[in-house]
Amino acid sequence: MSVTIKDIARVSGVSYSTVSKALNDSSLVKPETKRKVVETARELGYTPNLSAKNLVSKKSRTIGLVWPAIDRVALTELVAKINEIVTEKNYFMILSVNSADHAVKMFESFQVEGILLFEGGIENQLPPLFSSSVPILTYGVAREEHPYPIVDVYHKKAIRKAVEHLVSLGHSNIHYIGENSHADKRQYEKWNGFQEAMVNAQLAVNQTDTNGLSWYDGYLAAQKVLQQDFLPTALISGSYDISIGILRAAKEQHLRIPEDLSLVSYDNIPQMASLETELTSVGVPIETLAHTMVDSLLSLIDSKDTAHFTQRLEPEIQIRKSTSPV
Amino acid sequence: MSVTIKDIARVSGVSYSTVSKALNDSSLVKPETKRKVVETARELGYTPNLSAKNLVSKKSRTIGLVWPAIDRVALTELVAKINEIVTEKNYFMILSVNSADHAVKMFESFQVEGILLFEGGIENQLPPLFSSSVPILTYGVAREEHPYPIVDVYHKKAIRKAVEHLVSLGHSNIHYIGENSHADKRQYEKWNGFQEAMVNAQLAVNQTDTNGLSWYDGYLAAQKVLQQDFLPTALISGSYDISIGILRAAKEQHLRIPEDLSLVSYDNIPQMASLETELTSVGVPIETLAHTMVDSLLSLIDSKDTAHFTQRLEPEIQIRKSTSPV
DNA sequence: TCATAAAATAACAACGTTGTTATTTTATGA
DNA sequence: TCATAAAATAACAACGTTGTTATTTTATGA
Repeated sequence: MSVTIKDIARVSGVSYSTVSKALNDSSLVKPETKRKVVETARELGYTPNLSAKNLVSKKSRTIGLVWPAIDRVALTELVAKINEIVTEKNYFMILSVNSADHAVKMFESFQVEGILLFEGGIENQLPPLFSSSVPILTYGVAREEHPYPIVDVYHKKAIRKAVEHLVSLGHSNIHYIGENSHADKRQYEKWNGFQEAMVNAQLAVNQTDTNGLSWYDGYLAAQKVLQQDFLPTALISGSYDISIGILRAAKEQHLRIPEDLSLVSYDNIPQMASLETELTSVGVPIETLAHTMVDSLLSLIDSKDTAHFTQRLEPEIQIRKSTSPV
Repeated sequence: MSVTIKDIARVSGVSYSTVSKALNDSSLVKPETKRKVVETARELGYTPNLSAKNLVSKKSRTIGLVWPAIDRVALTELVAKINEIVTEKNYFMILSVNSADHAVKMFESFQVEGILLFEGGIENQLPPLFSSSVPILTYGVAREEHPYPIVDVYHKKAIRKAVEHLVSLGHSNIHYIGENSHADKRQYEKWNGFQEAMVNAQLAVNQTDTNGLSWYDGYLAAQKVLQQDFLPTALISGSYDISIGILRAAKEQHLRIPEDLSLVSYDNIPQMASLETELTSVGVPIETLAHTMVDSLLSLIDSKDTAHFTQRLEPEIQIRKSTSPV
């Protein structure tokens, strides 16, 4: 059926083991032979059989990414970025949109060398402990009982930075719009982080639950908040998508940003700068995040070091045009 | 390292070939032995090695999906749906967000049995002719020179249905908002289909190019259109995302839908019904589309029938609450 | 020119499965 | 009880690679 190294061997008149070495650019084969073999491989349209390769080398150079929810702009960005980096490092990435356990099982059959797991799908609070020998790195929230190495973006600190920035501009009536979900630890951290930061600044805590993460959820929540008699002077939003909704709601109420209302958005992604109003945002830059995740996973793979470790990435604030003094 | 059938054989005291048969529920092995083997497999936490399986059986039961642009709500929906169906049919699906040629090469190495290719990325008008033996099915626009079997959703007819619906309601000043891209054949078909339908109805053709497919592109285009002196009485939108932008722009101009302005959106997806204003929409229902794509690809795989064929799916109109008589 | 070392190539085993063929065990019935 | 058929199990080859060991070819220098 398809071309194998044996076909190449026959055509170029060497043994298949020499073909294998030639194609892997081994120093054991004469440059001239190498050239000849590579050439006929090209002519015959050879594609290496990864199954055979994996079988013998026990290396697949493939990582799997479990993506339970394929929406949310920021996550989509992150996935694209990760894919880019992984490719750069000469690995393959395959992606599953199935539930975590289904995906992990499938990935194991594919002999992936490592798995990236995004926490916070619908079904599971804690990612189930798979009896897996493949290193799994989660993108989630650090905590005691967590079974896997985590990359945590330190949501609380990000929100704290947002609060501090607004306080430094003289704001005291600050309102948080985001999801208050116990199932999704990442959202929960932001929600809680806001409370802590406000209490710490000795300010009243006001927050509204969006009951979801789409821009429309943000829009509805913002409508409610902005129709109150006593308006906040600043908002903090739980995500890019939610901010989009807030922007629309504000526009409808003829509130100018930042003149009438300051806004700090969670999610440090480039898109923040290309909105109608460029948004001040907090969070770990998506580039940093993607690089850390890939690098950590690859070193987990190399070292076979299963030791449970937690990495907390430092969030940054990007001051743009949506915040101003009261 | 990981558990193989030889380990199971050793523990359960039978030969590994018997283990293989037992795990595949072959009638050649005694029920009792089967039970025993399956049990120890479970105990040892056996995961079959797909690489080995693929190598010997030359079947991977895996299809690859090339997804050049990971945005657009409707496409995201489609991918999720396809994944669901594929899983149902006991296949695996792997996904690549790389460019078509990179992805196809990778998929071939993975020994996928078929590839689904979404046309209309940035780089390529015509999907390149890969010298591939793997069946490739594209989701795109039917045309002469196309090298692969196509599933075409008959965009022109969909837009025509939208026009006819609006005309039947007495509208004559109808404006199309969508992308006019020669690179993306799908968008191009809609754009052109509108012209044809309007000429056919002997009405003036008015359309605005969004220069993009995000909701924000739609928003900006709609703003322009709705700030003219002489407003259209109805709009047709090129996609779900664009419609979202139109809705926002209309709200800002205090135009009520459908009282002041009727709107028909392309993309027949469930989300249309869960918007603030439930949108009348045209297009092939996403369920139909996903089923057709998967079924066609699987039959391509089975029959090894490389014959070039084109399938045009019948678009439907779903009348909801965004259209009314003038 | 010919032994010897070095370089190049070939042969072989192995990875974890499946499917076919060979062997062993069990059931059958006179 | 024992030949024979049927059922169950075991042995083996193969898939397409890689890495190790064995063999062949080429280069070296007295």
